[in-house]
Formats: sequence, C-alpha cells, structure tokens
Amino acid sequence: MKAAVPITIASLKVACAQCNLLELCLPFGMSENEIDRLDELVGARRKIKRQQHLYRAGDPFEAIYAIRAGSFKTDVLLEDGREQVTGFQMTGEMLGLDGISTETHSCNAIALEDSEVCVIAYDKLEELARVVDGLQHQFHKVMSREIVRDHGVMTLLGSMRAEERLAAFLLNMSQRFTARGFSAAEFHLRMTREEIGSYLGLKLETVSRAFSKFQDEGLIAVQQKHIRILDIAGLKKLIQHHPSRC
Amino acid sequence: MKAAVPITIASLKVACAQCNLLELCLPFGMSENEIDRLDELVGARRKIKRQQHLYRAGDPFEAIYAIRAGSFKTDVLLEDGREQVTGFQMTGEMLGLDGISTETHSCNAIALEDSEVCVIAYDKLEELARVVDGLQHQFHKVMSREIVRDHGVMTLLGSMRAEERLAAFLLNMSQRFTARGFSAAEFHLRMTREEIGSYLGLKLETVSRAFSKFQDEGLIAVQQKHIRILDIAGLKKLIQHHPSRC
DNA sequence: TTTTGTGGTTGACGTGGATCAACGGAGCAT
DNA sequence: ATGCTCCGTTGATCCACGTCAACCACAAAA
Repeated sequence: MKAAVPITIASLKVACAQCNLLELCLPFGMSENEIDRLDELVGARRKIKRQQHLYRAGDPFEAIYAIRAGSFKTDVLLEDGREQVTGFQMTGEMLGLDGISTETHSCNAIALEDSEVCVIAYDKLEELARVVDGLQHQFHKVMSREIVRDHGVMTLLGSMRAEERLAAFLLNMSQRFTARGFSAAEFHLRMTREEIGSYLGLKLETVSRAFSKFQDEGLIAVQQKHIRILDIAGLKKLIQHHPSRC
Repeated sequence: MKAAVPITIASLKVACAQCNLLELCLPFGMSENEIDRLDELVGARRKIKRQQHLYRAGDPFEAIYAIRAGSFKTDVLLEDGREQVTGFQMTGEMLGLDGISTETHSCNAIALEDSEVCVIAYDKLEELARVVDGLQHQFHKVMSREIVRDHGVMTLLGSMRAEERLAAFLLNMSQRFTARGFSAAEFHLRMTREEIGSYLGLKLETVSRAFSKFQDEGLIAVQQKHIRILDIAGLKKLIQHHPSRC
C-alpha cells in the first residue's frame, strides 16, 4: 500500500459506467442501475510502473484489482529460488482473487508495462454484493472463470508437448487481444521468452526454438516480441493432434 | 440428474448443524445461527457409486456439491482422447465450482469409491448468501482456496521433476487425511497409478518407479494402494531441494 | 480348480527437452 | 560513436522421462 499514488478528484469521477472496459470487466452483464452503484466501489486508481509489484506474496489482502490499462504477470517463488509464472493478465481482468482464502496474497503481481488498476476494497465489495443482485453473481462468475482457466493451464502443463503448449499460448493471446478490439493476427507480447517458458513449464531456449520452428513452417512471423500469425488453422491443428496417435 | 437417488424424509433431517464435517466444509467459521439457516440450502443428498459420474463436462450447471462421504476425481478429456485429471476431492470439499462461469460444467466428476454428496442449489446459495453474512464470505473463501490450490498444482507441473511431484502429492494427501482425523502416516489411496500420473503430468510407469525408489530409500512403505510414510522429513526435503542447484 | 481382466512392477531402449555454451542484436547511458 | 546489459537465437550434448514389452498379483467369473 505504501506505493499508492495520490488520486485527484478528477480521476475519481471516471468510474465503471464511463469505462470502455465494461464488457470485459466485473460489470459485464449488470444493468445500468447496478453499474452506477459500482462507482461507490472503485475507491481509487493506482498506477504501477513497469517491473513494479502491485502486491507481493505475503502481503495482507485488502482489495482486488481490475486492470484499467497495461498488463501484469503473477508468479510464485519456490523456497529454492525457482520462479513459476501462474498467469498473464490484460485489461479488464482481475488480480488478487487468490488472497481471499487466507487473507494474505499468495503470489506476486508485477506490471509488464506501465499500468493502471482500479482498487476495489474487498469488504466494500462483499457489502455491495449483498445489495446489488448482479454484482454478486458476476463476481462469482469471475472467480469461477479463473478456476476454469487454471484447469486449462493444468491440462496444458500435464499433457501437452512443447510446441503444443506454445501454439495454445499464442491462440489464447490472439483470442484475448481480439476480445479487446485488437488484431487477432498481429500483436506485441509484453513478456520475455523466459516468462513465457516459466508459464508453459519450458526453458527459454525451448520457447525460442519453437518460435523459430513455427516461423520456418510458415505458421507465424516473429520479430522479437512482435508476433504475426499467418496460419491460425495450422496452429489449431497442432494442439488437437497428438503426434503419437497419428 | 437422471442418476439422482430418491431421498427419504429421515435423510433430509440430518443437515449441516449435525454434520461432523462442519470444520472442513462450507459452514467453517460461521456462527451457530448462521449454520442453522444452511439447512434450507442442502436440498437433497445424492449417492454415487464407484466409477459413476456426479456430473459430466457439458452438463448444465444447477448446483454445487459438498462431499459427505467418499472421494472423487475431476478430469477433462481433450479432443484427441487424452485425459487430464485436474483434482482429487475428499470429504468436506466442494465440487462443481467450475460450472458457475459458463453455466455449464467444464469437467467430469467421477466417484473413486461409493460416495455421497450434499446437493446445494446454486440459485438458493446466492439468495441465502445475500442474507447470511458469513455464508457469502465463506463461499468466496472456498472459491479462492480452489484458485490457490490450482496455482500450487501449476507450480508442481511447471517446475518440479517426477520424484518431487510424487513427494508433494503424498505430503498433500497425508495433510488432508490428518485434517480429517485419520493417520498422517498411513492411508489408502483410492486412485490408480494412472490417475495419479495424469494428475501429476507423468506416465503410470514413472509413478510406479518413483514409489519403488521411495520404498528402497526407506521413505515410505508401499503395498498396492496402501501407503505408510516412514520419513516425512525426508519427503519434505525432496521438494525443497532442487538437485541441479546442489 | 482354471480363466480372464485389471492394475502394478520392472527392464531395455529411445527421445524431447534441459543444459551448457557461444554469439548476435537492441536499447540505453556515457 | 563506445561500451554495457539484457534478451533472444542457435548448436552440441546429456539425461529424465516416455515408450514398449514382459511379467506378476489379485479379484471376479467360469
């Protein structure tokens, strides 16, 4: 909390009802009346510079965060120094849900670029969710969606080979960019090969080699962090076909 | 739903307040008054025989389930026939939370032994959570706990080697048996080597070999599905030390 | 009793991805 | 420009785990 940035009256005025992330964020599916009441909820905005922590594992849990601009990674550090990236989050997505269970954050949230989040005090959220019908349901959906997504990652880590994992990752990124109105075929990754590797359970060299292989095969065009998908169907085929079953 | 077993008036009478799983289940941390109201929630019990489905991926979501007796696995089937076990659930744990987000179950839940669950209609739960303070908070905690647990599995799948994974699995089982009043050192696994392997991202042969190795090293005694842990500290040391860093 | 089927163990061998190492390019400060 | 640092690529080698296969234990059926 020490890193909180002072907020002006003006910045407080722009809340959920005016936010262009409405369709992706917590308010999705709520009525106009209900959304107006959300303004009570978003107490502050907070800007986080690239590489800075939004929160750290062990921090007391007080709020969840909706990403208004930018992107984040979450990771956990094992006792022996190994790092595991547990997710990448984009605008409209929620951070901090892991903290509810123990009232302590269980992972680190780090900005991949200069970013801004809406701070949602958790006690206020519970209070308001009791009154505003749609809010409670929507919040449950957000949590459930996180569980489903994690199961997807478990499947990826547990039963896919390196190239399948990277193909699935690229398709997932493409789909999320699309949902935000960006191109499905061309985008800029904000994370390093090492972070992608950690997320996918691979070493950075393996990630790099898979990128090169996809490029050689004409599936994508890679230039550093800039990706252009040339053959979406080809990528999809990769994750559906188990090579040993062919 | 077609597999539902008719319930007698008598069976309905025994609800949360009298249930000995209180401390593990949804009511944990709620006041006596609050728990009494939960009885409205548990509409029915349902018995599931070994190997039968409680629900399947694609089934419409209507209720969540608290395990009253027995145990389950959840899994997803990939298009190409691969199966990935996403979790094992024991008494007092919840099933079905994944269904909230899309109003459709996203995985299969299968009984590992003859089991019984409490059926908690989801719409009633939302309704009651609005009135009973502790229930809403407790339900959020249950969902959050699932997210944290999934992150733990992702860490395991993404950054541990085979023996570390199995050691972590055994310690986790031991800890959960302990929480239920059973021995921490001696227990009966209800799942096959193949299911353990699927959960841990390993082949059944690798699981079997790791069991044998642990036995040779005096860490455990294995006899089929019956496990006796002889050296808990030794197992813990396995998951804290990264071999390549020694 | 034998038969059949399912689950578990163990050995021999192959391979996908980790590891180790060298190098190249981009961004940034001086 | 020059040097520095971080990031990414690529090659050579290694090994943990997968694959393939044989065999065994136990349980249920004949």
